[in-house]
Amino acid sequence: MNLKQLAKELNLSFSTVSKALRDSHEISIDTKNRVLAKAKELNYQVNPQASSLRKQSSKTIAVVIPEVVNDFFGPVINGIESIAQEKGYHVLIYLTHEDMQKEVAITKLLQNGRVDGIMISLSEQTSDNTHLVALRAKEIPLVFFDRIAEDIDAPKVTTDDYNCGLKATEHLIENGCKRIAFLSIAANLSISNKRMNGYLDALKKHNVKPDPNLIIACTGDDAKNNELVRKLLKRKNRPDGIFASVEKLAMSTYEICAQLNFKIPQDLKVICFSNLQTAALLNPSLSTITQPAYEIGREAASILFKLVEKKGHHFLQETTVLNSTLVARDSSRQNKP
Amino acid sequence: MNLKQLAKELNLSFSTVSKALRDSHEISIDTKNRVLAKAKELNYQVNPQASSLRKQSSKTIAVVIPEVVNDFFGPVINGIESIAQEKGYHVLIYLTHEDMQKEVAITKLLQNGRVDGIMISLSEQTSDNTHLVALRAKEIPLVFFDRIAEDIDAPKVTTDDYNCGLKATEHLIENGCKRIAFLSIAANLSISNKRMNGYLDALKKHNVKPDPNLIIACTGDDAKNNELVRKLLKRKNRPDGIFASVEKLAMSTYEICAQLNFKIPQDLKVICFSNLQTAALLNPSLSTITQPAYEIGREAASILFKLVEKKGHHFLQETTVLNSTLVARDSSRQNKP
DNA sequence: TTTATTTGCGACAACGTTGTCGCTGATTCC
DNA sequence: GGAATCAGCGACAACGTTGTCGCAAATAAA
Repeated sequence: MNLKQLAKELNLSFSTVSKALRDSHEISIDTKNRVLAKAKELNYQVNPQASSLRKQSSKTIAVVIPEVVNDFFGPVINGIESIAQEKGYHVLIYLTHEDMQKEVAITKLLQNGRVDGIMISLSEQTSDNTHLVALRAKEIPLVFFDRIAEDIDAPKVTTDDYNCGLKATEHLIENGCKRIAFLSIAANLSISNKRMNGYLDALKKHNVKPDPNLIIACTGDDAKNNELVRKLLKRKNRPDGIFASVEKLAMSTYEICAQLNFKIPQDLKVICFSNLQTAALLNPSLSTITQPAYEIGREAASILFKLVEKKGHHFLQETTVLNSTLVARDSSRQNKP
Repeated sequence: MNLKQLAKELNLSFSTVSKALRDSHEISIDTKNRVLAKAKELNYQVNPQASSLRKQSSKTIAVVIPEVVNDFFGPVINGIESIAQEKGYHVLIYLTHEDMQKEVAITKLLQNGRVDGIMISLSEQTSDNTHLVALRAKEIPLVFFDRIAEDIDAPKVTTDDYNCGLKATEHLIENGCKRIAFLSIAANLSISNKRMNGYLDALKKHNVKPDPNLIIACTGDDAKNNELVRKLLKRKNRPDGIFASVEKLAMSTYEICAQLNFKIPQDLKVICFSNLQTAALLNPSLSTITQPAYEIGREAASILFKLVEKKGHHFLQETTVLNSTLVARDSSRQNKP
């Protein structure tokens, strides 16, 4: 069922039908009603490829993220989807699996007009920005969120990572920790650095001399991370607090503690950036800094659609910062009942 | 940059260039190499809309699921995406949020050729199949997974729900439970019924008379579910075991137990269908029946692509059954250390 | 040499839309 | 009453591809 067939049924030219369907002022109300009725009867729907080709817009956006099995990116997608559905847009999902090569391949794929806009959160391994520069050069609306590329000229949505890094560290200090380790991830990610800077400044503020040996550079490899944490906890001068910059590192910590028979929080206090829905149900319940994931998705999508709809607008460079919240639970409390 | 411009650069007709790019035998090797070199140099990429329009295939599939923040659907998406990436397909995500009206709207949207195939897992509230019948009638390749529509003539990928319902119930019986409640979800979902049948048959097998009062019909509303569970546990003749047909009902149970100060597993043993990654870290660790989510995604996607690629093939009706695994943890163990 | 056959390329017509333009017949204006 | 305006519709040319067909020139077969 296409325009031509529909027009034949109605004894109208197909351009008239097309205009009637799009409520053009050139068409009389009677004709419009006839057309709409027939279209409904025959269940006519416009062909999206033809329409996209003609209008040079696909009504589709792409979301490029490292992972989908994740209590952060999941709600972000929900937020994005809620806005996209409102606006009648379709959402393509691309997963990098924290692999820069995949990210490069995907950004290349997206340069040909398949989508009207792109939202991206970088992979851990993304150390080089040339693919992002190339993408940006294509003038396709582009928004970064959470794991942003600071030096690319595009809108960004983040959270107050520095501040939360500071708060989390102070929280551990206030709960009696003297030697706090920071489990960092991917030195090239801005969020990791900001969180670490918060950590360092909190130490400074409380006159604790930062110990480089307590800053552990973790990787994308869970097994290796487990080893790093194990070694850390087996040192004679081991830490009494751990601030994990991402959730999975806290999970590693829980696992290793179970193996080594260390009690959290008695032997080791733990806090981490995490949106884990079950944080309160863990054993012990996990203290977290929780990011407003859903809102990040909505905010980033809103900005993207502004760019898409008013093409040529240059309110780029903007960075939107949303606030995360520290939720203290048992894993970091000094006096566990 | 399009074919015409590329052709002009090369002093060739654009049809020659097009054929060269698709490695047609009509074109000499020299010309092909020239064209490919120039295309690379100018970073030419085919316009997907034009190509789709002409070829009547979009290289895109749709995944329609209830939720994305979910340790089951997340890995399913990973599985789907891994196959799609292999095959060079793009993946559109649509969320129903367990709302039948959204499901209807989405299936309507997908009837216009935007996608070459559809994978769908039904919403809890889907009680009427007419939208699925309509979709099926459009001859768009369609595969159901997990939450399937049994009476629609299309391939389905499920797990051994009946058998696992049986095993889970027996597991509770073997661990000393005398009064086992079943928390069901959405009576219209086949998975819920199968799991319940397994439960009922396990009781029969062990000569336990099923008590209709112990079968709780839960809903999509978490607050209401909590109330149902609370009432259940406050009965004088309360159950000593709970078999939750889906994860969130187990979470409700944990919450209510904490509120009522019931100890799991001493006062109440719990097992549930769940793919929760943190199941082992919960307090107490949660016994689960874990579905092979990633494999379900891969299997369903593989079948879909077979349908897409050999259009007209009729190996429909097939139902693929993958096996879930029961992982016994502390929440259901009789003798907790 | 003449007639087939192949090789390599270009012209062209779709695919299904959208939007501009032009053309009627009717209405309004002076 | 004639000129200008306007409402309502149709023809048509894009949008960028793909694949069929035709047509030369080059090669092979007779």
